[in-house]
Amino acid sequence: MSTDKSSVIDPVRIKRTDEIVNAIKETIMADNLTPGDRLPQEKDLIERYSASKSTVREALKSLEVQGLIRTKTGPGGGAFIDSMTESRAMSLLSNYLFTREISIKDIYTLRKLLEPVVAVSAMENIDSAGIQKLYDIIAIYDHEPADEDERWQQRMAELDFHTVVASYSDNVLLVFICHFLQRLLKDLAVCKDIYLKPEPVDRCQGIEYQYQLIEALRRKNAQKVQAVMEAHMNYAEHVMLELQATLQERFLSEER
Amino acid sequence: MSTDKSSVIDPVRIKRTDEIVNAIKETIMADNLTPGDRLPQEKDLIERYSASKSTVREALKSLEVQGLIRTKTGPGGGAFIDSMTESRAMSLLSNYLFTREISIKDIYTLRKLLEPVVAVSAMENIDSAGIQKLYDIIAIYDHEPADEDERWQQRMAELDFHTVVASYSDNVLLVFICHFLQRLLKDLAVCKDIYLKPEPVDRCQGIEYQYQLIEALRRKNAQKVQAVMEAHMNYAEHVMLELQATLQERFLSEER
DNA sequence: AGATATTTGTTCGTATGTATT
DNA sequence: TAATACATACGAACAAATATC
Repeated sequence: MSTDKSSVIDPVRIKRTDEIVNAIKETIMADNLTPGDRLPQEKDLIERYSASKSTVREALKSLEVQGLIRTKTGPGGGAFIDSMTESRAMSLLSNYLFTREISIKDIYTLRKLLEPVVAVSAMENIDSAGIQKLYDIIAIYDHEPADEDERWQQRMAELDFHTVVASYSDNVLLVFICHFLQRLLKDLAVCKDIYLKPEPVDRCQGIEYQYQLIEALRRKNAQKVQAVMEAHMNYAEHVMLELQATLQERFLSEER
Repeated sequence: MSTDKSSVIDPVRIKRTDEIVNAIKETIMADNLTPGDRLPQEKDLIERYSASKSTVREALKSLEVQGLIRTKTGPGGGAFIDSMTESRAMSLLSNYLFTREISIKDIYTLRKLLEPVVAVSAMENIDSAGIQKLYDIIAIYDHEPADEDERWQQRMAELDFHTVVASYSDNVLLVFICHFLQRLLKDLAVCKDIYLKPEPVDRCQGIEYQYQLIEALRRKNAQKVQAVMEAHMNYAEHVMLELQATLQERFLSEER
């Protein structure tokens, strides 16, 4: 039993960098560090973990990418505990979904369930400033677009409408998921094709739903909020799938 | 108009490392690299971006943490395109929620909506092997636990039951979210306290729901699957909130 | 406003570890 | 076993950013 250098199991060789990452994470937990608190500076970390500058820096880079710290140069600088932005979290999650196939149907399966609920939840917190924001957004797309670029801006603003609504909910999880679904619709290649086509759709219908929704939000009528959003989502899904089918058909006929 | 060195706006100073990260990301997109494909090796990247070894390595570390590449040493080694595991994606997302407050109520608001739907979606794909897996999991907690450790294992297995069910759905997004919610319930400190207390709850009730669910899955009875899961989730939420309240009460009385 | 001190960011050369042949 | 090809780790020197005086 003298071979205690490498364990009998020894499944994975842990790299020095990752050791340091884990060690730092543990001290963050142990010392209960919160955003704004400072980590020891590079040279101290080098000493504490008796590692080289590069290794420590790679470890810090790892923590930075994970959204746990950010660094500042200059006197009083160093690594500070950070709390990840929603935007960064969504980017990282996008990397996971990047290699996987996501359909419009999948997204709307979720939106149909969640948007009505998040809207009701938002109703309890939204104020007149929030209501005004919604009107301002609608103003972006309450008229025919002059060109392709404005058409695009209008499609994005239509999604922003829901982003603002959701942001008033205090269910962090629910808000994050709704925002992420909205972002997916902005980013997905399939959707981009759809948005750019001059749609044969009655654009006013969507706006009508949104006016109704605002009214229901103002009156704190939960049933109405829920019902309007459900109808709105069903309609939006229908439009998207319809347009997608049209595009596919056109694509196939060009193939021949 | 000769000052084209720094833009008029020049909002953020982009670090060399991040430049390289972005450049590599772009080549991944442009060359349409897929998991398994190799990136140029370190020394080539050093040459291409005329950066130092450390800087390139920090860039690669960033990409690794983002789940986009993994590296291998030895001949034929280097950086390979990777596709992030679900587990890694959930870890990264946990970092986002780490600093935010998540309640059991928030989680169950989502589970009540999503678990019934994911179960119906899974119903279409689950096979007899899957059904067997579910029975095997129930066997872990269909009896009184002998000790604290077994009690804990049983609580985890109860969540695994739903993880397996969800895994048969082909809606990647929906699956991910359900799995994430299940993982949150495993990790949340509040929940850990709850699971460890010898529960005054009728444990058999949950198992009964699960047997009913399996039966409905086998018979491809969508309405039943949906209904049973809804009832199950409502019951689970009720139990959790009840136990949480009990714990809080006990905590408060100890304060005095 | 400018000089200075402090701290991270980048470079380079070298040495070590690891997997393939 | 040895040679090879690659990542991993080290450390000293220098550059850039920034707070303070």
